Amino acid sequence: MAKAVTIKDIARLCDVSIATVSRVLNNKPEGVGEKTIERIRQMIRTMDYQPSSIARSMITKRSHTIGLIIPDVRNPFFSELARGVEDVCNARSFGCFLCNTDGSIDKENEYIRLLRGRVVDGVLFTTQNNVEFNEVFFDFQKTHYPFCLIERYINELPNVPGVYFDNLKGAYEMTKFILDKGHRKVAFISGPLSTNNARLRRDGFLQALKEYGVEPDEALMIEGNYRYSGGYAAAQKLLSGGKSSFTALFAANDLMAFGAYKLLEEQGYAIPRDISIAGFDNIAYPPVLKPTLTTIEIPAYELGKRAAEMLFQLIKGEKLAELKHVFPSVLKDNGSVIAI
Amino acid sequence: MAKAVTIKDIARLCDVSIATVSRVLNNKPEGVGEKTIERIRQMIRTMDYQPSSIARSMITKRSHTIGLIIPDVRNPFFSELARGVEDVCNARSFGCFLCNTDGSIDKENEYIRLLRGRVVDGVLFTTQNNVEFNEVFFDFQKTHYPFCLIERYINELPNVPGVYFDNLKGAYEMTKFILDKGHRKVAFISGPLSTNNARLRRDGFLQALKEYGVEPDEALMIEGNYRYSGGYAAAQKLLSGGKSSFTALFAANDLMAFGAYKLLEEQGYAIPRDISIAGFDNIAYPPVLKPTLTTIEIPAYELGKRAAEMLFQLIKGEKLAELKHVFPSVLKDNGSVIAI
DNA sequence: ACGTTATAGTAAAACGTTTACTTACATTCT
DNA sequence: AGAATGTAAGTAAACGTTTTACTATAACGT
Repeated sequence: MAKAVTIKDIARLCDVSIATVSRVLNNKPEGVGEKTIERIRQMIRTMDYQPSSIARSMITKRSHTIGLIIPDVRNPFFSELARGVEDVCNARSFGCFLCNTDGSIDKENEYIRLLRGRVVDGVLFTTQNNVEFNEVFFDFQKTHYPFCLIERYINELPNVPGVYFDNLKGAYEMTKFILDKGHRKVAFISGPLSTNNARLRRDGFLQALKEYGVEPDEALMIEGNYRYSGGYAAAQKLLSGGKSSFTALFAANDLMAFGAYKLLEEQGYAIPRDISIAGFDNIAYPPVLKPTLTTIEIPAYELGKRAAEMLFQLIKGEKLAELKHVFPSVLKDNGSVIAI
Repeated sequence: MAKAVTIKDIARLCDVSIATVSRVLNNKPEGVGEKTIERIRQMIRTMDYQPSSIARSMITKRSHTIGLIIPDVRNPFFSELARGVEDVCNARSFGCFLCNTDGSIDKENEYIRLLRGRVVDGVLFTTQNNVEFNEVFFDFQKTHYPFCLIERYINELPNVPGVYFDNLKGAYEMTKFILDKGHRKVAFISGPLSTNNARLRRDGFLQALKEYGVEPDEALMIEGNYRYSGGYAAAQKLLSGGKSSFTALFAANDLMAFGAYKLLEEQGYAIPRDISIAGFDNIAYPPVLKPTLTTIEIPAYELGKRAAEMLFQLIKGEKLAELKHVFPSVLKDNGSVIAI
């Protein structure tokens, strides 16, 4: 590494003090002559001088950096979200630390230690379904450290900034969509009901049924695990009585819908002619299914973007117009649900 | 933000100089008494003191941070790779800046400016196919700034550290696999031949044909674009003569294979009974196809991991055992290629 | 000519560490 | 006893900025 050029070099070469250089660097040219400004600007360019943000952070206590804590970038939802966050950072010349926790509180805390030592200006937290409550949030709130949650429900701490997706309404809309097509025997594969969003999706399903005067059938409601294999197994269970007793199936996420899709086809059912199928998430897979899956789109990119924007407001010390933002659902009709 | 506790506070509270505290912090206890060490350690714990890595960087010129420059995390290949990189960073308590360039040289340079000001210890570069040559690499090499390439071919700069995947061998193996099943009429949809890896994959294909004494048929070789739609269109073209003149189809990536798969099924061909299909990349989609795609697996996670490890060697000033590492292919037989 | 004011700049402290150099004291050797 | 050595610490400079308080000069009104 060649020795970098510093503000001192520029000052010396321009025959001014470093304070003067600092002023033009920070665009506070009150008290600096026009020609001096130009001379310094020129020198900065020719020397290709880049101020050390480390030194700058030292004194300003700001690093122009945020942390993004997610379970795993490999999950399409989180990579989409991460991209939203990163785009906002980039637009503001902020750096973004990527932190994968695999949902472990220990890793989360380890990262927070790391980030805190690095004087990161703020932190964004997501989670995969529920995790136990992490008490650092108390600390953060108490010390007014800027942070924002993304689809992370903390019952212990109601008044913290966050960005959410309307799981209940999404499931409600999809169920209505299915019922509107004339279906009355609708099977439902939920997520693990220990998680907040799985409960919300189930509640949306039930709410629509109720509105249409359809009695929920316990035999048609199965708790799944949000995984492909879980959907496959759940569908197997649903068919166990022999002939299918339902005309439509709504899985609380796409992965499970795919699993169910696969099993039903294997068992000789044509989708959607014999059975309609709906999912949730809109994972962006190539359209290999025929028909492709009718599903609820989660605006992951928008969630990330919005959360980052809120975080930047907090960092700037601004008051948030709304503490929590909830994004609406978008139903994607891709043809796997048809009228009965 | 409450005022953070500094090394001075610890020193004052323990009634020693900050130098002594610094020494126990850095585990250089030569010349510090046992009881003093313990006393300081205890105080650090009770005060929950975290040294400022900013201040530390200031003097050590090391930030314990690297940059990862990729086109887009949303691409599964890159998110897989990013996770590999991040895991290595995490194990070494390094932070990792995520930078999405969308393949734009301008964005790439912008990020490099940002990272340089942040005194990042090293940088990792990937690319989506080819991009123009970025002259910062000259600079980096000249100044011995630690960096490592990932599947990025720079003809202008042959002797730079890098990690690659053996595209040629992968395509070669797959072609052999197909030929071994008895196929002699094999269609090939290549990537855009302006890119290095597309050429390598095509060369692998041709090499295997030659070895088996099969004359390449120009009519069965189509240049695609690595996209789903490109595969669909290419398959259309291949069928344009009416009845298919090939018994197997090898697409240079999975996305195009999916596209071709879809069109062929639409046209009434059964896969693999009528036509065998092979892909390349092994994108981790849920197994919605029947059969799932026989393909070549690219160890993206491993690429990232290895590249990060090489970068850390460079950062530590070690000599690399091998300047470039090439990962071998793994053929995944998922049943979409059968014996004729 | 003199005080006032605006302009253009300087000097120096501060941020929180690391580290080369120094010092105080105790122990051991001759 | 005096010198040499070892141990346990302290001192202060340095890293590259920002920022506050201050100074020198010139222009201006009266």
